[in-house]
Amino acid sequence: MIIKSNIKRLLQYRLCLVKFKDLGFTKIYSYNLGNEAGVSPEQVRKDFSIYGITGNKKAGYNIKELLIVLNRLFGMDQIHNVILIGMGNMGKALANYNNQFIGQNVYIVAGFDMDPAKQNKKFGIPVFPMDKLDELIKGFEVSTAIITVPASAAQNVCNNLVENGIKGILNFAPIVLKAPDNVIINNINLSTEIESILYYLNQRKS
Amino acid sequence: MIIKSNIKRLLQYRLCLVKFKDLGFTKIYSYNLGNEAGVSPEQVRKDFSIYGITGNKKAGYNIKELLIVLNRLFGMDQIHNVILIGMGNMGKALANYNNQFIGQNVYIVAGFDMDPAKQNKKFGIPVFPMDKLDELIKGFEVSTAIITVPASAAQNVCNNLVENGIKGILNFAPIVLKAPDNVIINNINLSTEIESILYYLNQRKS
DNA sequence: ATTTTTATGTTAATTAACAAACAATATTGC
DNA sequence: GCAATATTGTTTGTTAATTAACATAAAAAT
Repeated sequence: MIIKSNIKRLLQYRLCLVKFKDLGFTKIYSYNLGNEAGVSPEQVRKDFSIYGITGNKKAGYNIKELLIVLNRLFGMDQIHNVILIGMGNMGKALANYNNQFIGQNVYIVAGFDMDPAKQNKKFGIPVFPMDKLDELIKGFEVSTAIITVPASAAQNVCNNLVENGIKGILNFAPIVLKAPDNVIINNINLSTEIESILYYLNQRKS
Repeated sequence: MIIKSNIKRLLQYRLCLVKFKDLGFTKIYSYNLGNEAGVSPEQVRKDFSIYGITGNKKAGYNIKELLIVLNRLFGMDQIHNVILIGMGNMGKALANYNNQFIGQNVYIVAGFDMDPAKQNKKFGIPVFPMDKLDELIKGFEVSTAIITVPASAAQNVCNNLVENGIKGILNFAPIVLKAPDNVIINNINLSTEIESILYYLNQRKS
């Protein structure tokens, strides 16, 4: 049974572990990790337990070993090529981040945009017209795409990606995409993220 | 009782309602709204029920009225000024989005960056040095901030914001910020969003 | 006017997530 | 070598969230 929040926490633990490792630590306790990740030590142990990840009684967890296990769990021991559809503000920002923040062993290998004016190499990655999708997905063995086109274009782009074999989508367009069940879609909606904060602040006042 | 996922869904419904309204519809059923927002009609009715939002038996919900109620619930009937800390890739992208996507009646009124080279008006918003935080938060009556600085700087920035009265934070830095309970923090972690997709794809193979 | 239909709204049931408690065991100290 | 301690890992309990079911009522149809 896959628990979505569990996966997110494991990834957060991984980031914390990297940080502790860089600080020179070799082992860590559930208490420290929980504190850094903002959850209870019990939650940390439970999360590891679900994936059969074990530590040592009274000696905590070995950071280096834990990172190897987590990297393997998330397939980070292999390179993943992803593509980016839509070279607007967000698309350009992500293209510039490349290698640095996009993800462990994750590389944006190509961008796509309808606008011929954007089809050049000014953004750190090569940018192609939409009709090259098929060719490049196959050529780079891409299975994941990032959608940063306007809401009005997103569903068409999504359909196009799915037809060409994309199985995972990170969607920044503020609509709920429809796709077959075997396609994984993660949504990031900037406006609802900021608006939900406003809700809580608004409640305070009344 | 505030349910976080409930709030997110209501905001998504709101986006769908705007879309339907723009298409010329005046009323809508829970079935249509659920379909558009990717949830069951029962969930839609339940979500509305929690906030005492009612429709009409056999006649569904009046889109215009519903939007008024939702806008008021989220405080969107007033203007909200927000500030942006960190004018890197993501900061610049958000600054350019301004008015268009940041949120209903939400405006980025100022950006901040340590780097003097970035303290100019090239990004669509005025950019200031960090020591102007206090003055501008008060001047613009800002209660919400967006953090787009590197992870290593994020906690310090957060502390600084909290000291100056910020009550809501949208954090793009890949760390879990520590702040008093009365400060609302929403996290967007780009790398874990993409990495969690890799997890599901990785599982498929084995 | 009466029946049928259809969509809401609420209650009940199920499922999932979280929190806490406790048992097990390795290490340390005496 | 034995007791005390500290930390894991699992079990149990509790809370929250989703799903499903059903009662209600308005509208439409006959």
